[in-house]
Amino acid sequence: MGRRREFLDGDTADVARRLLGSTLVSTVDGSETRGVIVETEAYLGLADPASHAHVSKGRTPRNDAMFAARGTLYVYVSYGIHHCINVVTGEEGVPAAVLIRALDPVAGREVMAARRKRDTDLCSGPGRLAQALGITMRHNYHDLARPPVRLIPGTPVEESKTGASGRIGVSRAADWPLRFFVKGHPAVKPPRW
DNA sequence: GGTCGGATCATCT
DNA sequence: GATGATCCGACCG
Repeated sequence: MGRRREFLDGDTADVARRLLGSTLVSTVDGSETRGVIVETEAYLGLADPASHAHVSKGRTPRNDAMFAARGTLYVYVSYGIHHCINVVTGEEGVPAAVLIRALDPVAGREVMAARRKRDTDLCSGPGRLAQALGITMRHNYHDLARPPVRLIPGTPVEESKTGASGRIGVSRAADWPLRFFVKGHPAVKPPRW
C-alpha cells in the first residue's frame, strides 16, 4: 500500500469519508478474509471529547497506538469482550484515528462465519468485523501496509451515495457529524438522524 | 418485529 | 463503584 501515506493524509473527517470503498484484507491464521469499508467514524484526538485520546486522558498504555504513525492499526477492547479496529490518521505524536464500523464481506465468508459462529451479520458492526477478520489486541500497532492485515486504498464511494450522522454509542459530542456510511447498504444500520 | 439485560475489563471517579 | 467507540440470547407481542 505505497499510496497509504497520501491516502490517509489530511483532515481526519475527510479521511473517514474517503475510506468508504477501500478494502481491508486479513490473512490472519493463513486464511484470507476481505471486506470493503462501508461505515466509519472519525475520532479527532486531543480536541474530541469522545476520543480515547482526548486531552483530559493524556497518553496512556491503552490509547498509545493512536499516537503512532499514519497507517498504523489501533485496536482496543470494548465492553470487555469485543475488539474494535481503527486506522491511525495523524502525524506521529498527534492522536487521530478512524474507527471501522462495517464492511461488505467480499471474500472468505466461510472463514468469517466459522470465526463468528453464525452466518449472518458477518461484518455489520465494529466488534463483529474484527472477529470476522481474526483481529485481536495482538495486532495493535500493526502496520497496515503489510500482512497479515492490509488496507488497500480504493476509489472512494461517490459522495451522493454516502451519508453522515452523529457517532454511535457516544455520550459526549454526540451531535458531531463524524459518522460516515454508504446509504442503504445492508451492513449499515440506519442512523438516528 | 422490538426491547431488555448480561457478559467482562481498562479506565476513571 | 460506575462507565463505555458492543453484541447476543431471551423474552414479549
